[in-house]
Amino acid sequence: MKTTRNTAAKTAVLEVLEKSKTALSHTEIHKQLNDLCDRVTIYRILDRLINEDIIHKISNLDGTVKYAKCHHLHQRVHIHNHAHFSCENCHEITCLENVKPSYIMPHNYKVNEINFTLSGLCPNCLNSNI
Amino acid sequence: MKTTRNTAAKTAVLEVLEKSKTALSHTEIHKQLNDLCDRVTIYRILDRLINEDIIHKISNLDGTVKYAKCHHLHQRVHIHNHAHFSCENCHEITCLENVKPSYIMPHNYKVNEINFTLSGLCPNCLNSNI
DNA sequence: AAATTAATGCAACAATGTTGCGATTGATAA
DNA sequence: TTATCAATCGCAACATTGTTGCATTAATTT
Ligand SMILES: [Mn+2]
Ligand SMILES: [Mn+2]
Ligand SMILES: [Zn+2]
Ligand SMILES: [Zn+2]
Repeated sequence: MKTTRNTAAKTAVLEVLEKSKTALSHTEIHKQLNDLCDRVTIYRILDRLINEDIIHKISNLDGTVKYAKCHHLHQRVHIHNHAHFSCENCHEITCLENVKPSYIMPHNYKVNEINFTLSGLCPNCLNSNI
Repeated sequence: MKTTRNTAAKTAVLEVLEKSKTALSHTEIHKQLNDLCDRVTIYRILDRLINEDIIHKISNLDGTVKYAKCHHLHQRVHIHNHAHFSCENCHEITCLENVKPSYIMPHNYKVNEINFTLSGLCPNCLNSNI
């Protein structure tokens, strides 16, 4: 089996995601790293972190893709079943760890993953009544 | 206010979406139209159809964006609050008009739109036990 | 039929993501 | 510590997807 290595770039990417309150896009991460490593390297690191279940990917209605650190403690296998909120004004995407949709599926489907993203106005932008 | 026109291309795009059992990507629509119109025109038509609430856009975890016709009858304003299923094997995306998530949001958010996409194996692919 | 302007085609561009390959480096064993 | 070797990286090249400006075409109204 393939073993995974802790490289400077991987550590840096993870640190950026850890410090961020909102989910970040590839480009945002790249900017924050300030040319510590190549664009392509970041894509590959993100892929690895997802496979290792350390971060998760969030895909937004407008086509944006963002990444956030997982906050579930020590669970080996898990589904990212919480909701995400995407603000139409400030374009920030945040994990709503406590919002989990309930739903009833037809029996003949096998669900492996869910993506539940809500969009509208976040508390910040709602207050500044845009 | 801007009035909207019924053009040959628009009619054709809508027809393709009407006939399809699954949601289609821009590229898939373009191929089916067989150079009836330009790529760019299709993007613009899709935008218009979305504004007119005739079709809706579905964004998948893998970054794919697809479009499907709305099947709600005569509702003026509506939210596309049904789920979509994205098959990891055949990559088809279908509307699950009857699956609607229920969830509880914190009060300080204003939700305008939701995107609820489940992925896994569709009935077809599940049967052919891949 | 003429006028108005929404819609189109085309070219050019931007953003995002992927692939191949030779060079580098982290982890492990000698 | 040093040698080893595969995982990771950098770079260049490419693919896909979506956007914009502008001159031209065509749908709708009068
Ligand atoms: Mn999350
Ligand atoms: Mn649908
Ligand atoms: Zn906001
Ligand atoms: Zn399938």
